Amino acid sequence: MTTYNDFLAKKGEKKWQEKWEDNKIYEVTEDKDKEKFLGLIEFPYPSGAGLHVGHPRPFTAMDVICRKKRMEGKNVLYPIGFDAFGLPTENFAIKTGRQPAEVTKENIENFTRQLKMLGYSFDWSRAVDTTDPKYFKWTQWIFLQFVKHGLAYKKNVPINWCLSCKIGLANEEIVNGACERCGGEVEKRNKAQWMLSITKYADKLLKGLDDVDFVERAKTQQRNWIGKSEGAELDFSIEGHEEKISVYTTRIDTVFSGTFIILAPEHPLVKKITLSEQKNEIDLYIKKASTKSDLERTELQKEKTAAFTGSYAINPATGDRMPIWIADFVLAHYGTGAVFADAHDERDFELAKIYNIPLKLSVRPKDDVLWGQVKNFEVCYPEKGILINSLQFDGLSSDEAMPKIIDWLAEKGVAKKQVNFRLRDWVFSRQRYWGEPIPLVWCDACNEWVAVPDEELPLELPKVEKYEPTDTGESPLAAMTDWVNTKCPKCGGAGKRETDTMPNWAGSSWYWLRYMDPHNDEAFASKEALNYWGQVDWYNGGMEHTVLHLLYSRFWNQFLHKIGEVPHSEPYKKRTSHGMILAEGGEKMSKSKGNVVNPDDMVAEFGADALRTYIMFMGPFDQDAEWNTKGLVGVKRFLDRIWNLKTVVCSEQACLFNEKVESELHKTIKKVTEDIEDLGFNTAIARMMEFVNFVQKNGITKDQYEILLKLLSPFAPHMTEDIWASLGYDTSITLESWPKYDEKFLVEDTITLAVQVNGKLRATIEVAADISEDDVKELALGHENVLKWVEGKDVKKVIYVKGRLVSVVV
RNA sequence: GCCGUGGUGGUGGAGUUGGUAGACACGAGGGACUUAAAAUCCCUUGGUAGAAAUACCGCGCGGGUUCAAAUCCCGCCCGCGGCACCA
Repeated sequence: MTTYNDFLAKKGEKKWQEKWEDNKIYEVTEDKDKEKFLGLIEFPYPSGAGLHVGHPRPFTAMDVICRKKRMEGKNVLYPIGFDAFGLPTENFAIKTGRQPAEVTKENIENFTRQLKMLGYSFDWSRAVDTTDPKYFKWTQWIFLQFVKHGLAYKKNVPINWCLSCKIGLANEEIVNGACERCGGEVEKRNKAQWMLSITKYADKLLKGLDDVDFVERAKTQQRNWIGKSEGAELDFSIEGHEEKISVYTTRIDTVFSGTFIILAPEHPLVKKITLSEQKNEIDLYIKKASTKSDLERTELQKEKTAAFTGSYAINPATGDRMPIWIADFVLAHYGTGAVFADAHDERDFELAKIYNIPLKLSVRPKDDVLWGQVKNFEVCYPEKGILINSLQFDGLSSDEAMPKIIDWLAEKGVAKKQVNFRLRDWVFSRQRYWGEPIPLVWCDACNEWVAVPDEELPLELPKVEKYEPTDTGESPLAAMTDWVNTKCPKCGGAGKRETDTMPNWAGSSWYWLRYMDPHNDEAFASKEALNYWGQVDWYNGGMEHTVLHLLYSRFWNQFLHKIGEVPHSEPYKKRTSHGMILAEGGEKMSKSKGNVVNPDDMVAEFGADALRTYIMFMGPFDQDAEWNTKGLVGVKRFLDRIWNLKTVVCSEQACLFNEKVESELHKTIKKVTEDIEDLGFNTAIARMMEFVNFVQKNGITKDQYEILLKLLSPFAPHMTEDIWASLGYDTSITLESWPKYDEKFLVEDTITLAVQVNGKLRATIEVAADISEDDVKELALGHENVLKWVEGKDVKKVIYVKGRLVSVVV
């Protein structure tokens, strides 16, 4: 008799993987007779380090779901691919002088080997690679659609610049405000960059959330990120200048207390209105601000700093002169980059105290004690309240007053209602090599950016000698003059290619569409394929992607829908997310910490099935889980026991049918079926363990064993397949149908009830399931343990919660 | 700081339309088998007291609502994810 260990030692898992591949059982076509199911995971970035034990968590979970859906008769597409452009590969190339494309190819091969080792039911014939010109041809094509529809534009945007390395840095490459490689100083520099107008889709992206089944926190995060707010835009005239300062506010009820103005250091009017005697101070302040991140600038705890421009504005509500200051906590890209400042904002309040700027009040709290402190400027009162010092608006609540004040100021021609979004347009340029080239040519004669014609796509990356960005801030492509200098596709005159590349978000913003028809040369996918596969039925991914990637890809899909290229506005019907797998000790796994657990080692020691099942058993799927190899041992024992049951059911003295076992089995079918849908993999497995424990004492028949195997097969596909074959079947267990439970085995004859006296558990009683309320109460009150607590006291109330407990109050 | 999320035995966790806290697993202790070890199987295992029955305590901390709170409300503390050029 072969043991489970023999099976593993003889590479039994690999044998089945090869058989599945030969028989193409996971490859799918657009079968119109079957209901489709498209399960999506976030495709991995193929790093040089290979797969680590965190990757298999979402992959296995979706594999379990897809295997179950397949057994339920759906036409399941479970696709895989690689999101392979990106900084780490480029930095590796810079360090070693190797070509990023070559490194990427190796990494993808390694990832592919590892993923196949884990036995996922991917349709490998549809695998995509974002760095493949056949793929990014369409990334470029979609970008050109944005250009053609006026949703791409160039704008000066600050980039991080390392003064000593003389290259632009990603935010991640800045550690504590200094360059990660050399530790040198970093400053902000302006550079013209391609932008995508995602803000034009802000409302659509917000509304679309109402129609999809995303975990609630993902919706909340997206809504907060888009950050729609309704307020007013208000103009302030400047003494001695024609220009006006436009300010956005959601608290127009505080306009009567506005005593000063604060501009972002980058505000375009700063230079113009700064008086010469203030110039040095202002210039110094701007320089300092340019080295700080938004995070540092807006941190509430840090002491506020500011500088005075020397100019004054006029408050249109009160006529007061308002000194104009600059402060770095005001961000240029939010609202209008300017605020009116008053005593009802904590940051303004604090700043006014530091610089002795006069303050006024226009809102009072209802609480008199608090008002006493507010009145004396001891504390800031930023909440809404009742208006004071506000002319005809005195006595109104903030909410009543706001629309009235806007109307009043609008009549004066200085204010209007304004909807604002926190969402900003998307900086789409990178001064890097390893990304999709932006297929645009600048033509002096035409005086515009001209799109590379569709028939010339893909515009491939030229091979370069050096992958470092140039010290002018241009991408390495700028040094390739042969490549840069080209003909204008429109007029045929001299043109220069755009040398920036796309961010690595680009390839992942539409990849699920390519899975539907990955080899199409005529379109990113055929209409037939797009219509058949439609929306992604279930998309699972990391929490770290619930804002950016999810929003960007929804944006691309909505845009493609609007221009008639895809059938649905929303790409994903359902979105769930998983927690990270942390190293032992609760730290993040990383190469630098040397705490990475490699799945290769785990599969070699325990087998893919045990690894898969353990990863699903570790803990709640949507929460972080700490790796513990010892836990794998327990799961391996569980699989061993199931393997060994084979000898029991196949022996001469096979067990007789036992109604109790059958009842436990049907409870297990119900639990596993429901838990998989709710991502409760850990409890599904725990239930199967309970069942196996039960069976060890009470026996199991061959039919019952086969059902158990089917329930386990999504988690441990190799082992169950092998047992299935040895039971005499010559077709895959994958093609069997998912077990159904029968309600009649779920009903219990007797139930156990808890009896509480004054909220404390004092006894349990065994009663018939259909017992009447009166009988229950009588039984409960008659129980000796209950009598002990009730004797000599008044029974005030007896509560019976059906099927649960009896609560006696004395 | 802002947005989101979590905190339950020695450990991972189960249990949340309020209703028997600790399922399942790891670890630990004891036993069987073995010349021995490994593997396997059986028993015990939240804390304190007790031979036991049982009692008291116990879900980050402090309050509150309720016959009843891990679950609901208020106020804190701590961890994790995101914050727009990591993917």
